[in-house]
Amino acid sequence: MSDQQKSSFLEELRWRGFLEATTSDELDAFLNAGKRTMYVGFDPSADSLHLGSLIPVMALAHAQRHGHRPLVLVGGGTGLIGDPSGKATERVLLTEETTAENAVAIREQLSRFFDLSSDENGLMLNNADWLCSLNLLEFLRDIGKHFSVNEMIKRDSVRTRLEERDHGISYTEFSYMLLQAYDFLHLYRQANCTIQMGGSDQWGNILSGRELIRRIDGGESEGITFPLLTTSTGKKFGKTEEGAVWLDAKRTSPYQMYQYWLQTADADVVRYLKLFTFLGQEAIAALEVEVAERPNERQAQRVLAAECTGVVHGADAITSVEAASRILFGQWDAAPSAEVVATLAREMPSTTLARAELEAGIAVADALVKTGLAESKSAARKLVDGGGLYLNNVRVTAEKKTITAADIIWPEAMLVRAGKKNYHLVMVG
RNA sequence: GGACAGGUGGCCGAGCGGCUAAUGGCAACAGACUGUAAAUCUGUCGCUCUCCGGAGCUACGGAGGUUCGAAUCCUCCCCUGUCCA
Repeated sequence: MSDQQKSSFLEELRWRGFLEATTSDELDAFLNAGKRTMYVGFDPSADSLHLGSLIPVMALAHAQRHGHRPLVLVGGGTGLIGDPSGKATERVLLTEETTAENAVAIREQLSRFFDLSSDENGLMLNNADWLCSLNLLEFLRDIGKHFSVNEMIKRDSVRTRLEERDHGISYTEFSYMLLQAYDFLHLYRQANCTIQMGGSDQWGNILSGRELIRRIDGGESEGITFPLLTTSTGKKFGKTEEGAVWLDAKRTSPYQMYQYWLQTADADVVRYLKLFTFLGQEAIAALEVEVAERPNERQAQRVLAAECTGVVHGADAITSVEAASRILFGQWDAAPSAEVVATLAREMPSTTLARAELEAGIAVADALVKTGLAESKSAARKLVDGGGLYLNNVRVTAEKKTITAADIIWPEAMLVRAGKKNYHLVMVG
């Protein structure tokens, strides 16, 4: 901790691996010269952020810890348009009400990472507030004048859509970059915001805004981009096969999030510790040694999982989530207490079946479909065929097995497992 | 508005009258090995039923048509891209 306080904000971002590109060599001096306001745009297309947004969130958190002011820009206006960057196809347009509601939820989540309670420390704005009332003709005269279509169509984000894809790009999405540039100008004027940060796909948009500020107001501004994070196996970080890992407990339970982190590959875990925890350099270096010398202990993964789950869901969540993980992956407990089962029920996916139904007996294939562990009965059969189904931790070998009340060996519950780690609790209701 | 090229399973991409539920690759799922890791190897990979040998149904942008038989041929429509005006 001590060394990070001394180092500059930029220096900290550097060693943690946040930096993909920066606009100028004087950026460090610019940052050290005083309290700066810096913004990141967030897409309000859902009422929750997911792990894919975690890098910019952490970057803003670090900024605040270094005395700068984070500005969260909710793209309530631009969300109505859709950013073509990194999108292969035209996006579905959102409504204004939805984005406003989502913004409220997102604010709540972000305030677990940094202080948004006073505008002095950190603030959140919604670009719907100025974009929605824009006058088209004025905008074209005042802002559009400064953009060259010749340059715009050279942008990677536009060009891929123009050339490679068989989708094309609508005029609406083509306009997106003007709006984002205008946002930066607006924030520069309204909030004295001089730095924009974002994913590496935002580089062009950031430069456009910077250029606009220079041309119209003669102002100085800077930009920072973050690397696009992929796992060592080339997958997008923060995604499981079921979809994104959300910060909202209703979408992704704390247990599921904890498991996601815990299953981080050795090759990724140190990188993630730097990016996603506030642990200092020495602490991370020590864990790095652990990974190298005792990889099977997965100490680094445990710390990563606890830290990250803790920030999002609170310290209390760690305790129950670790307890749940021990029950499922540690020593098998044939007769856990009702409290333990209750803990599990809160954390992991579960399905409730009527007692009468169980007493009558349910074919495993039907049960698997009901729990969502299998998409169809044939998929369920194949799962059992391949030896991938476990009932109460015992492999089910009979494809025709019927689940009955006799299988309820836990208090009012039984444990179904597909594969190694895909657990599902069946409750008796 | 015109000319041309396309639209195939989660994705890419073959097929161009029957032998095609549709080659191949990727992704995915399960098993083995392990450390709830990676890599590797094996199996599966439309749906439903099965005495596990198979059987039935639904599918190649949409709607019709030709044919004993169509993803494959014809007509119209929809969508995408390229070029021209």
